[in-house]
Amino acid sequence: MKSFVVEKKDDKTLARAGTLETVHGEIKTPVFMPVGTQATVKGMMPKDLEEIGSQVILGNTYHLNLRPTSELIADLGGIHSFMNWDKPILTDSGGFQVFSLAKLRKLKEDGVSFKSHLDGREIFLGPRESLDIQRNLGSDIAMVLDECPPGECSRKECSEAVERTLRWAKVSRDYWTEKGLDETGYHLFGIVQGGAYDDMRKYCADSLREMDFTGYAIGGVSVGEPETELLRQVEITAPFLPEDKAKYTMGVGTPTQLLKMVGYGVDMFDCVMPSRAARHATAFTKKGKINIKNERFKRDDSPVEEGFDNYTCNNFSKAYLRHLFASKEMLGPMLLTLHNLHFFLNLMNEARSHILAGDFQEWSQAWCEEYDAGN
RNA sequence: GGUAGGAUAUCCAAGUGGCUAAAGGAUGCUGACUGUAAAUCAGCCCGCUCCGGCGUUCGGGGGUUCGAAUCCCUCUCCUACCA
Repeated sequence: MKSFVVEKKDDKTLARAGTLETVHGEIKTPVFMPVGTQATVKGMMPKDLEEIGSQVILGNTYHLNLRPTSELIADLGGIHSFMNWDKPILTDSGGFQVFSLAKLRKLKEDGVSFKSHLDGREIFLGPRESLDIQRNLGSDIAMVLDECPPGECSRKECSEAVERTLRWAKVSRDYWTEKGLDETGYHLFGIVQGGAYDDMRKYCADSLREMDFTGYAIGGVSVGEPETELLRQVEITAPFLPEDKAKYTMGVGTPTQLLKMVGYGVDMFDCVMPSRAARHATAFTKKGKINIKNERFKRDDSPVEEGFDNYTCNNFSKAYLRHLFASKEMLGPMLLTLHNLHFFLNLMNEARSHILAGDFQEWSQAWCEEYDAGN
């Protein structure tokens, strides 16, 4: 049984429409996955996530193991029932925290030791530990522990990160089999590192392919490099990955970046941008992003996006949202998170429709032009 | 009528001779946010500005001093207590 099926390939670009099968249901790609680090997509109720069309959400190994711990979640029946989300969940391995919590961790041969950002206690996370945690959680798609180096790292540093990532990938892959998890429907994705060094990206991708993962991620992007470089790295890396497996760019991006990456053949994306930006009063629209707190919206009785079918746009004006943010009312971030996530989810749905209809390239170019014109 | 305290920028509020266009908040305006240590962070917020500065401020008026938001006199208004 194939876990990932490419339904249609675009003629003019590398875009594809596909289906990824998981234990908790199918995921239609291209797909945007809202980030729910601590077993909650901040400000969103699961029923709202469903209503706006979320097919799969993220959780995080590092955070959930610190609190409430993966053992507790396992005892309570797993993350799906714990957080009342019965669709697929992808968990990150803690690899990104190697980058984002660089000041609090020590890299070792067989893993990373973190000084907990909550209470300072030492926590060791190796590839096996990370997988144990992700299995305790009951994640549908587990990610291998990787080392995500910063954007401006030297060739030597980058090479070390790639080698370590590959060692850990091998340990993870073997452990997966050892645990009897092949052919269970649960996924284990490998992660390509290599920074700005194309040959290392290729070497890393080739090595991972030999290990035979059920999906492949492009990691180590949006870690300080300029946007053009980010896109270039994804563009050159995606073709190194097997065509019959899901391709996932981790942690990006903006609406236009998403469309470009779909054109490079990437199927899956996650990013905190729509949810975080929403909490900080930024709303995404077809004509670019806007700051809902701007004075120009004071008397604006139109919705964030005219004709957009979601609870926020169907019922509330920009003037009201502006008031909520000005008053620091929690409903503001909630309503805007719902809209922004819907915007990103909908964008990927539209991309899928246009791939299936055969006019993806024309449509996505026009879409980006309209969006960029407003920024 | 008496006594005491007070009046600082849009608001609250520090400052009691030069380092003060004046701390700190708040409000207001603007910007950032990319596998979430982020409901966070940054800038501007007296006027003008070619952003390097220039000009006018600390209830009103007068004075002391090289120099005053800061000291003295006086007036106005607030607050508390006493008659």
